[in-house]
Formats: sequence, structure tokens, C-alpha cells
Amino acid sequence: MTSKRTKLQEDTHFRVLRLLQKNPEMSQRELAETVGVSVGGIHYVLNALIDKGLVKLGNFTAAEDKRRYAYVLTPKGIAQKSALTRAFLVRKMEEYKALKEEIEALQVELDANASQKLS
Amino acid sequence: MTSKRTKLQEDTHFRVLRLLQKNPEMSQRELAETVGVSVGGIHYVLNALIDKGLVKLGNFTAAEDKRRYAYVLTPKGIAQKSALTRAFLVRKMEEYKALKEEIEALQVELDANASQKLS
DNA sequence: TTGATACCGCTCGGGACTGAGCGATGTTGA
DNA sequence: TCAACATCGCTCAGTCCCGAGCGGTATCAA
Repeated sequence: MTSKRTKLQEDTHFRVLRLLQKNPEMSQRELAETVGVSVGGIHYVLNALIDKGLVKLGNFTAAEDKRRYAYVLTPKGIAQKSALTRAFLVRKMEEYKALKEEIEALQVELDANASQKLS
Repeated sequence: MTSKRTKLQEDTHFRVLRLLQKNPEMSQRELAETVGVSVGGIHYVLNALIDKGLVKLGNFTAAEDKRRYAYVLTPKGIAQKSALTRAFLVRKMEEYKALKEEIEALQVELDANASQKLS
């Protein structure tokens, strides 16, 4: 089994890929906010994505904010994103189930504790 | 708002505290397996917990495995665990909701994509 | 008794990520 | 026009944690 760390990273990569496919003009700060990692972290994964050839920096045509980039998915990036989708969904559904069980166990425990204090 | 990192850490601390309260004789490997972090990671959080005075190393009375420790919650540890319970539950329920929404969005997207390919 | 095997706590190099903040560019109001 | 402020991509020291593996201890078959 691949490590927990690797999976978390895969999740983040997938989310960034998904977001950028919809809107390549998102800023690093917007991406960070949406996927739930730090700005530095987004920069870090963006670098990894560019390094792997999944994303490339696009230029704005004219009269644009010189500070900004567009982060455009390459064909390879699009393929990778599609390939990751199923695995991501399966994983999330497992997490969903585990989370549900943990919440229920905790609620039972809290109830038991409360009634114990009452008696 | 406290950082994502801090919260994850708080979750792990809570889970370890909870587990040890039920069974102080769990080994680091068992804890790691149950909580879902690495062995080195458990050692790391155990150190943090001991450092904060929430857990102390208990000795086995007699005729015990010399390799092992018991990780016993101090009164402070018990208090801390109780204090963390509510926040943990609330957080998990939020995560549950977010996860549900993300899964649904992804499923809709997959369906749309499938029917698009058929047409 | 002695090897093989399994599990113990613990260590450590290094990768992933944070959070504060830099210099540059864009925007706004006096 | 120009200071004040917002936001851009990017950097970096520091933290968290992984994963492989160490030496020691227990268990058991030969």
C-alpha cells in the first residue's frame, strides 16, 4: 500500500488539477484557500506539477496584470487528472464511511458519559 | 483561525489520548496502526504528550515484558482529553458535510462526462 | 543451548508543508 | 500626482512527520 503521505499529496494534486482545468487564471492565493493548504504549499505543488509536465505557464495575451500567470493543463495533465478521478472518489467514499463511524462512536460515548453523571 | 496543521495535530493528540485512556498498554505500533500515522510519528506525539504532562510512563508491576511501557494519562491528560472532545466532534461533523458535498459534486461531474461521451 | 523469528522503543535523514514576509505591480483617494 | 494600500508570485527557516532500520528482548523449534 502506498503511504498516507503519498495519498494526501495525490489528493492535493488532483484538486489543483481539477480547479485549474476549470479556471486556469486562479491565483496561488485563491488555489490555496480553495484546496486548504498554505500559499507556500501551493507554490510547492505547482512546481511539482510543472516539473512533471502536467501544467504549464500560459501568458496573458494583452493588457493584463503583469504579476499574474495562467496555469494551463497540458494534455498529459488532463489525462492524469482523469486517471486520478476514480481513485480519488473511491478514497473519499472510504473516508466518508470511516468518518461516519468515528462520529457515531464518539456520540455514543458522550451519551453514556452524560447519563453516568446523572445517576 | 488556527491552522490546518494545528488542527490535524490536535486530532491526533486527541485520538491517542482517547485510545490510551481505554488501554494504556497499547504499543507504539498498535497506536500507529489505529490512529493512522507512522511509528516514528507516534513516538513524536507521545513525546509531545509526555512533555506537556498529559501522559506519563507507567511501570508494569512484575513479571512483565521489559521492552514495553504503559502510557498512562495524568489527571491533566484526562481533563485535556475531555476538553478536546466537543471540538473534535464538531470538526469531524463539518468534515463529514464537506466530504459529502465533494463526493456528490464529483459524481455529478462524472455522470455529465459520461453522457457527453455517449452523445 | 542456540539459532531463527517477531516484536519492542527509539533514531534519523530527508521530504512535505507552514507562515511570515519580501519586492514588484496594480488600484484608489486626497 | 503621489502616498497608501491591496495583491501578485515567490522565498526560506523551521516544524511535522514518514519510513527504514537499529539494538535489545521475548518466544519457540531444533
